Amino acid sequence: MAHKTTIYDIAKKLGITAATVSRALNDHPRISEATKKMVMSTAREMNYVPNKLALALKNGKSTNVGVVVPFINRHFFSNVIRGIEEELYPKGYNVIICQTHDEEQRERDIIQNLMNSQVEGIIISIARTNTKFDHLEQVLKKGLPMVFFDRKRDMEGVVSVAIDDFQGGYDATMHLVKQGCRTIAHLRGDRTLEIYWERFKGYQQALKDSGLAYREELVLDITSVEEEGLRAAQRLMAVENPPDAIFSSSDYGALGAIKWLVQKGYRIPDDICVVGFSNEPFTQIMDLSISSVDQSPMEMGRMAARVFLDGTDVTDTAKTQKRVVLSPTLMVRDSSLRDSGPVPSPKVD
Amino acid sequence: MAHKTTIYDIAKKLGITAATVSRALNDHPRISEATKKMVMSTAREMNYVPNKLALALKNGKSTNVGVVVPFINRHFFSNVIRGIEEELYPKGYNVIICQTHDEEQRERDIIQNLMNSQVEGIIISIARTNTKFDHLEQVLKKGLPMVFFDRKRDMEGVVSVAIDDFQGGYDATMHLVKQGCRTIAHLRGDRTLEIYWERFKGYQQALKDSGLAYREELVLDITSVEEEGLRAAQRLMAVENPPDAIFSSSDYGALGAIKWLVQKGYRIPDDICVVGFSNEPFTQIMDLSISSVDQSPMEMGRMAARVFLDGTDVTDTAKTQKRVVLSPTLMVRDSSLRDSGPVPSPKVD
DNA sequence: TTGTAGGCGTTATCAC
DNA sequence: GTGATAACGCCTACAA
Repeated sequence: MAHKTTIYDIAKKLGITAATVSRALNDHPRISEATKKMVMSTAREMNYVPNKLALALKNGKSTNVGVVVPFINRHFFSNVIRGIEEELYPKGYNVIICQTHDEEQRERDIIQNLMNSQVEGIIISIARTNTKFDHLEQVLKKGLPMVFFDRKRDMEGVVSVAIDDFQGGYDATMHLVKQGCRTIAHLRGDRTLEIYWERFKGYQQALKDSGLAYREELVLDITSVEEEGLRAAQRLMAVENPPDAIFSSSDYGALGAIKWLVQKGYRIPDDICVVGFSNEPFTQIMDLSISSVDQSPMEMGRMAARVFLDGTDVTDTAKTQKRVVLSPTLMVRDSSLRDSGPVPSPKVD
Repeated sequence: MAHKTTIYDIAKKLGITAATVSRALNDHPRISEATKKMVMSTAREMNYVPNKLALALKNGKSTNVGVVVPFINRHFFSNVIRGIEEELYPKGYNVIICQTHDEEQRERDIIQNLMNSQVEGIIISIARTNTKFDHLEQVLKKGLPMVFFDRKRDMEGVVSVAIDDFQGGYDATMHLVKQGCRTIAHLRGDRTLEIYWERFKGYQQALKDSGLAYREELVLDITSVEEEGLRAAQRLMAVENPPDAIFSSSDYGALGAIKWLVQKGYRIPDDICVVGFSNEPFTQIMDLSISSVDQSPMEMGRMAARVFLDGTDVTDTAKTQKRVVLSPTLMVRDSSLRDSGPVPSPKVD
């Protein structure tokens, strides 16, 4: 694996100085066209490749940005990453991705490693298990721009990008009300996570605004898996005065619920309407397609990247806004769309 | 954003030399425990973060690996990336991801950029539109290790990792034969891509081995979208002597076909069996779950990473094997599993 | 046990 | 227009 050619090699071959070569390569104004041509062509000949590392060391800037997520292969995160990459690549940045596996220790290691790597910034959805946050404070202390998305946290000098989960919960519930549902249950996600709590609050508010009673026994805590949605549906329908609609904080929960309901002979959406959350691909593919709240993950990624770029562009002034809130979009589908008249506001695909 | 502390800063504060600090930090054997402790603690105090860039420049190694895919957010690719990341991270490598959007020019730019960035290697699934490959030759000329996965190409000194598509096509078809199907159609993917061609050849071979006739009119070319599968099914069932099974080279094709068939009143799998390819998440979620060939993308990613690691470990000797072939796994589900007796070999989930 | 000096590949600042 | 030199942060012979 031969020696990598440097500007010195080119200089030597041409009987000039490395400095001149450097200038020629960078199209410096006061370099003769002749030498420029020479340098360019021999550079190509010798398979010259500029060394970004050297440049980075010199400038103290690496042109790398760290992106940290729990798992890369989740639909939501892979789309966010795509958005980030597509926004950053044209600006000359490379994206380094890391997975925390939702483990705090791993997140700490990763942050440390990214700082070592001299990334220009960190875009992160924090791990759910986090109890302490000093590693993130560290980042700020170093003057490294940081952006949160999805799993955010209030922190001085960090902009967060997320959808309005409250709004999502509110819209979903309101939609159910408009479909004529009067007894709406909720499958709630992990209460300690802000996003789930907000969805729940949105649900409550919608009930209130509609003059519907909030009944505790209609709110069940589940994790985001089919099996739990299934059991939850079973429990709900055994309640006295059972629900005629279910708003699930996750699509998998909705899926499980629907499967159980269908199997038991309930007609959807006539007997009972169901709405999920996240707009997972499968929701629109099902024979009975599932209504769901879209989080526009790619757009979220783009936005997070833009926030980062703005932060670096700006000449250190205006601390801009503290959080960017994206609006969720309710996708109305079979599982909650009753024939009785058209639905005006929400999107139907 | 204060000045980043270097070993010089630590040295000055302690009245010693940067060299000593460096050695202390690296736990050099002949450094007094006393100074080690001193250095360590003041390093922490001063929020010292070692600069990987400087190290990289010095050693000529960046500890970064480039991963290049068409789109990050495809189920298959995001899983491969996860596999790669999880194998490489513990070894101290960072993963830089780039998307080609399946465009040749973009791939060229990316490769160039990764070489500039002094990555230690490149793991890539090449763009489908590629007509020339000199940019990839360039990589090798630089002595940079490269590994292909999925979309491979024969090239001196490059190991490729992929599943045995021929086997996948063969297994799927054979399974259909065992279900009693006698007239098996095939929805073929882009013929210019090796993977699809191989699946097709496997299909042909299985027919041959089963003594079934190969009929050209039962092979339709489609792209991997629901709509095309739908139209294909329609055309196939209009043929004289229509098929009693369809092996689709993609899950979306299978999905479209199934939807059309169901709508037209065909019973699946009784009247007609369907098998897809890729094991997309939705295939097992459907009410009528879809049989499909699993490509174990995460395993593929891990394997590609391991191949890269082996290549760097080895002291430049043994050019090991030229390609790693992973076995596909047929997931038998509702869409092709007839009641008539148990199926021995393939996996049922 | 610790200090000195040179170099990794570039570019920026002076000179000429 | 081009050459020499220093500097980015770190490591590592070679000295002491």
